[in-house]
Amino acid sequence: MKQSSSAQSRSQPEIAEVSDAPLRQFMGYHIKRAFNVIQADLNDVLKTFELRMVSFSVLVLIVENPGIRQSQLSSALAIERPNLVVIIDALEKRELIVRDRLLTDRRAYLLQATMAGDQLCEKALRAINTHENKLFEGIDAAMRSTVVQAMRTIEAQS
Amino acid sequence: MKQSSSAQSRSQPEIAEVSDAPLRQFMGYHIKRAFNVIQADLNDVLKTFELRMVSFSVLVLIVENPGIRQSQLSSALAIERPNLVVIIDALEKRELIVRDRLLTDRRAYLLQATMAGDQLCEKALRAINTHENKLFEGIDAAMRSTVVQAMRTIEAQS
DNA sequence: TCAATTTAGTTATGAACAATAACTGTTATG
DNA sequence: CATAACAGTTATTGTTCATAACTAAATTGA
Repeated sequence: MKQSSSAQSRSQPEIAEVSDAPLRQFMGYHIKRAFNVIQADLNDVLKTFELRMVSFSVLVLIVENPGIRQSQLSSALAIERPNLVVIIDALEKRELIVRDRLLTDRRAYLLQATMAGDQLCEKALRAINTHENKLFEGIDAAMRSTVVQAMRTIEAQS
Repeated sequence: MKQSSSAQSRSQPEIAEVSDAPLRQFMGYHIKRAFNVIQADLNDVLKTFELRMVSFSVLVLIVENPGIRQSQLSSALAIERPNLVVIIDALEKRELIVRDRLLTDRRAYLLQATMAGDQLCEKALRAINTHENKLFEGIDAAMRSTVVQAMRTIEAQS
């Protein structure tokens, strides 16, 4: 009783295998662990293009949505505006994108990819596709679509 | 052709709805967005217990694995040892866990939860369970088990 | 036996990332 | 026209994550 703060001082059994069973009951835990693996793989691929997850996402959205505003980008990707500025700056400095003044609202910029940005985006998309296919090769099409459906359901809960 | 860096300077069409279609092809993107929602919900629940995701995970593993070492914890949860120290310090200061010297190896500590730690862990586990059930109520049991199976497959790829 | 190496935990520190307040310039409102 | 709202920026802070270097203890092996 008294020695509860140093229980098992006689036997002191060591843990051979660490159990995370109580966390495994949570789908969120499984998702987090899987996402860690995905993210590591993704960052590895993107390093080739000198991009990180966020800057890649930003580039893709600019390529896909020519003329998008920074404020639209920040809300679409849930990046705070101030933090987006430095990302945009870096992409602009690398001449992957340009800021064009919007003539009808001189506060805003329209973002567009340059030809180089377009090409880099294309290459990165293909490379990621290849890596995702490898990473997910043990998961058949039916499962993948179930996973996507579940993720969309969760995402819609916010 | 020539004006590609300031294309559409006449019309400047605005983007009404931002499309993230090219990212939606990646399962990783769906998983990330879903996980953001899960994490926000989780942190909200854990705030009640003055815990964050990592400190909660650490507490659970100590409760489940009495006598676990810090090095085992850090590798189980992929937390760098130096960063784990401050987490352990905080839990110890709150008297949720104790550090006991391992008699046969005086370098190591055996970590154990106190009664208060045990109880807090129990409460937190129940609260999270409740919230997860709510968050995932649109996902039936079959889908959930498919998701978990897919996540484990991905996790195993590392 | 004992010097060299390894291990567990710690300290200090810096880099990367995220969040907030406050500013400039511009547009919208009443 | 004065006031408020908005887009983007700057400055700054806090949080999170990673690395190097340290202390103390245990292990290795000549």
